[in-house]
Amino acid sequence: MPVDKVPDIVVGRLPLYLRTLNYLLEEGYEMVSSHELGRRLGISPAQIRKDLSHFGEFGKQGAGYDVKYLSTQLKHILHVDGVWPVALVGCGALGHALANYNGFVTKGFEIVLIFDNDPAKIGQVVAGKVIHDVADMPRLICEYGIRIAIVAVPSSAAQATVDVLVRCQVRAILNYAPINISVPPGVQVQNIDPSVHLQRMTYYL
Amino acid sequence: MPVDKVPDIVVGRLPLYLRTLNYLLEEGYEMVSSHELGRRLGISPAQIRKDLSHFGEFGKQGAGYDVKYLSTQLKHILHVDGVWPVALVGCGALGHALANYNGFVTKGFEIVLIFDNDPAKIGQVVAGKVIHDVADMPRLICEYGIRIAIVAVPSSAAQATVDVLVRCQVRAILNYAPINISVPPGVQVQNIDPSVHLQRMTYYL
DNA sequence: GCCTTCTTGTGAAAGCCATCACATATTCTA
DNA sequence: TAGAATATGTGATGGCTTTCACAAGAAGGC
Repeated sequence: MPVDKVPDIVVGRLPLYLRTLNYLLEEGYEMVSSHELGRRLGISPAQIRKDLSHFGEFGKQGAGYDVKYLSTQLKHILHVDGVWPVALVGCGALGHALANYNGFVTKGFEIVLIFDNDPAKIGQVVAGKVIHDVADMPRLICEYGIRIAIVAVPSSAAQATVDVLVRCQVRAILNYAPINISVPPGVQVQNIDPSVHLQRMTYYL
Repeated sequence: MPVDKVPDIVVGRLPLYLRTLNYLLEEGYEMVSSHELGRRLGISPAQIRKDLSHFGEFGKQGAGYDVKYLSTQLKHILHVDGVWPVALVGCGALGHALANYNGFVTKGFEIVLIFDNDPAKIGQVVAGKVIHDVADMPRLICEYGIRIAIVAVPSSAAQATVDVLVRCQVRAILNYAPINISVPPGVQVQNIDPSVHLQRMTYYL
């Protein structure tokens, strides 16, 4: 039954399934069971089957899932069967690392625009891309039809940056600034703050 | 009632509360209501009150929470009222950015050891710290009494790196490698993979 | 001092999510 | 070919999480 309303928490696990399937593919697996997939992910087999059942019937009884086929299907479901052009805002140390990260393309993303507000950086080339002035964001993001942006600016500039992005029709934002940003309904946000992740673990130490 | 078994999902929100409280402090707030805190975080006031009630009664009826006091209490609960020494393994572009990130100390962490396996990098100084040979990890991590590590090595090296860390008594690992690592019970892991975060959003585009 | 307004902490209810368990189908072995 | 083993998809169950709603306490105005 393909199209009920799928819980966010289920959608959040699909990229993990996809990532593991691609590793299995590299290792030469042709079929994989929910049991094996779950073992690798630390997730119960039942949960994996239930999650996938939201989108259709991908497995074969007695055999499991065709790795290549399920990978393809998940890419389609997640809308990463093509390559999304992505804008990167903020080209400090972290921005540099992200610009040079070569893991994006195979996952369905490519950084095609880089912005910074530092006059000393504007015009420089990073990872084969020119750093543009943030003042040109509205024009360029519109021209390129960008819908996804990565924010790697200081906390103090994050909300203003996001506001501009949202006005430019960006609908998905990966936020590296350690601050809560607010966006209108319909705009997706994911936050990455290493301190938050670390503090979540120290509770148990 | 301070000491029931607190759900993981509640623990995971505490760092977000703490982060926002510290911003409120900078803005000069002395008191804050669960309503205002929730508004900033996109979380319901009831949930914040319920979460905090797992650990005690921190608020005052009619007034709200003393920002400074609640911040202090949350730091204590999360065990970040001191500064944890942290080891960073892998000093590529991402490792460099993390080593130079100045946001850790105020959150309760300090990178005191950096490792890499590249002979060309070993001995170099990054952010005031010498890069050590990964071969010296067991000795140095033991000497420094490290319990927390950040893994920023290639996927192919991640599991082996983690295995060594676990043997060295590291009990919390922030993993930037885009792969699922397995650890024994009692070892905390948090994963950061930008592609996974992005794919989680593209579903909705 | 009194009344209004505000806010917390919490039991109860509602809603969401993970697990269980099994009918069904396929594969493997001999 | 038959029987054992394997594995999916799913209704039912149980547990966990969030929200609701309110008693009780505190602050502010006059």
